[in-house]
Amino acid sequence: MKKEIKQQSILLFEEKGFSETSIQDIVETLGVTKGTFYYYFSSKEQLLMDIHLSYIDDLLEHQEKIQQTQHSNREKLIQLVALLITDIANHGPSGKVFFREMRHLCEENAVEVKRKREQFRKNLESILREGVAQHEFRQGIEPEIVAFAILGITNWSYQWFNPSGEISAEHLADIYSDLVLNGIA
Amino acid sequence: MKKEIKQQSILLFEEKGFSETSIQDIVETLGVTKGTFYYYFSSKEQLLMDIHLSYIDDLLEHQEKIQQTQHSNREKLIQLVALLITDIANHGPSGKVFFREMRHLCEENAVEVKRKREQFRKNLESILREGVAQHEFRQGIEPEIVAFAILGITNWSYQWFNPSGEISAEHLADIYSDLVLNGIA
Amino acid sequence: MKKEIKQQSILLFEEKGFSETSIQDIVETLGVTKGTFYYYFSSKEQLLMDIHLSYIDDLLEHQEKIQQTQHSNREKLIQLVALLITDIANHGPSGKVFFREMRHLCEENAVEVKRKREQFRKNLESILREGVAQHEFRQGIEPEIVAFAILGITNWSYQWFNPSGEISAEHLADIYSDLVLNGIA
Amino acid sequence: MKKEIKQQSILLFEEKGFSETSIQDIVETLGVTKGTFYYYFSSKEQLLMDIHLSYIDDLLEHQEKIQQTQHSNREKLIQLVALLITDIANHGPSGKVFFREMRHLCEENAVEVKRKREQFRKNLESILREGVAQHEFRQGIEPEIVAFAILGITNWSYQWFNPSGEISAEHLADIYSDLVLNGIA
DNA sequence: GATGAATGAGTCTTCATTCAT
DNA sequence: GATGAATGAAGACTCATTCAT
Repeated sequence: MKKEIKQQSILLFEEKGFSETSIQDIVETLGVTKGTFYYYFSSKEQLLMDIHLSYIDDLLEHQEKIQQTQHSNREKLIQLVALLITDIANHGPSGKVFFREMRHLCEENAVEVKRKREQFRKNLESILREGVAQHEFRQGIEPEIVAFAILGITNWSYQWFNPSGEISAEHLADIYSDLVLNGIA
Repeated sequence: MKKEIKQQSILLFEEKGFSETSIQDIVETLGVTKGTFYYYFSSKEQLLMDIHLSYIDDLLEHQEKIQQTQHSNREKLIQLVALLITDIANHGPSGKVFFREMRHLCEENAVEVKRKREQFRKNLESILREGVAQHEFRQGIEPEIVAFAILGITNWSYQWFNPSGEISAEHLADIYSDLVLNGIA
Repeated sequence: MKKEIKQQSILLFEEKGFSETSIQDIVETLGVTKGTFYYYFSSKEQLLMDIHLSYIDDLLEHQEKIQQTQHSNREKLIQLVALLITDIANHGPSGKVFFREMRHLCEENAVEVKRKREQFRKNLESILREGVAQHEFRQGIEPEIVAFAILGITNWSYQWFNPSGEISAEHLADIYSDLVLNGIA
Repeated sequence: MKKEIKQQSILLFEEKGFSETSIQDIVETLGVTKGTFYYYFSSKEQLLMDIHLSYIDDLLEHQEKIQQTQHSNREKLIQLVALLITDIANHGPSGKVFFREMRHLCEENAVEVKRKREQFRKNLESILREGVAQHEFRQGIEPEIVAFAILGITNWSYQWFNPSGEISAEHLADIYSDLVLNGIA
């Protein structure tokens, strides 16, 4: 039941937004009552936090795996872009919720999520930095700002990219890797 | 008064979000009463629409000016990126509200705003297309997807870029133009 | 309207208790809606605080008047007992609410009310102390404890005394004055 | 277990009040679940009734013992005051709950408890009446009202008396017996 | 003896909106 | 132009209680 509530919530939060989705909305689609919701979650915010943690933890884990391989930084970057893009296909709604609704976390929780989010960015940054050191990427690029650019490109795709449309996630990932690698070559 | 209400609303919407800002909040900071609000705006949503239109219309207008010059597409692209980035410095809050709160527009208004927003994107796309035709940019790039990438890079900067920080808006615009032009060269 | 809400609330709080009286209950008997309640009071607790302050402030004011006269301490004590007893006849429900529901005030408000309540007790105590010094009352009595005894006698009457029953408030006040004065003579 | 639930409930009811204490609160402090509670008590109200009966039955029993001795009425009164005061030291929380939360009993149970409570008062009254008849106390006092005064003095001490403070329960009982006996001498 | 899942009615509170003045 | 009083619908959350296991 807990899992179902979470699943359903993600869909609704994505569709209507966190504030616009009432507990009533959530439980109604599951055919249970509000009491049931509060049996599993102590508050609406706690549910949101739960969703956030699942998402970012999963992403960090995948990132770590990529980081630990012996591949070149160029290859790692390709894989990371692919991870971010294909993630949409797999957990699309989760991602939208993640990027859009963090504001509704309480101070304490927001801090925790932000730390992890920045961890991800820092990891990406260090691939760029390493790549520059290894002369895989152009000298003089600014790793921090380029990292933001890459995240902008991939995260923005949550706003428009439809994985079941004409372009596949893999193809999009290729295009974006290409664009980025050219940009920093 | 109407202008003041709008100005104040933008700040509050940016800080707390549309749903989390009550009419009460808005009028309180201005020292007037709710009645005053409803004298100038017929609803909260209408106010949001007003904000959206000002923002996108202004952006489209600037874009048009750039488009009508005799510059190369390369140069136009540079100017467009600069427009998007420096806009943050000038109308930061407006932009955040624009990207975040569109969901709260009613169907009818949302359609109108979306049309204009897509207009902007299409214009950017045509610069790219023209540039390819003129052999200013690499053959084979996908204008539509690259346009999304550019918008991703610039729009995402709303999330992290602080115009009064170390990096100036102009510098950031340069870095990003550079990155993009290299990416599609 | 604000006054009416307060009046009605006192009656309901006395009859059913603070926690057992819902805002709904209050507004229903007045034929208005919950919104109206919150237009005048920011919370249920604030209403309770309002009631408490009216009660204790009124009592303190009367006490002060008695204290400032040139009467003997014996006479002042008689008047004070009369004040406490007749108060039931006039503001019976208020008093019950006052003694029973203070627990529902928030920390901050509770402190303020307690201070005033103790002020009243201290004033009573000083009449006793003065009376002992002036040899109006027996030497060796403990003013603090006797003060508590007097308040016990009078406050407890809120639990059983019916001013419109056989015994009048004046008569009861006489009996109690007599009892107390004999006790400390 | 049943005893533990009752014990814990008394403490919580005293601290937070009956309505403000949830079954959850009670079972949590005992490390059991709500099911357990309902295995031993059919309802929250039944638990409260249980607490009330234990308290008043115990008090009545003690009173009866005093009544059946051959002591003078004067002496009986002294012992009764001592019983009421020292009871605070021994069952303080129980007493507070008893005086404060009776309102939450259902009609039927309230009647039963009230009867016993009045029984106690009537017994006290008859000591006073007897004492007047035996010329131990002043002629003309009103036994019923004096009984209320005595109960007021002792019951009110629940509100302020701290048995582990400067004054011992025995000392307080002495002071109060003295006060009362003087008052009706 | 005891648990865990679920209920449903109720609570306080918020808020966009209306309208007579 | 602007106010103040009032509405009513909705929202998050609580809690005593039930019951199959």
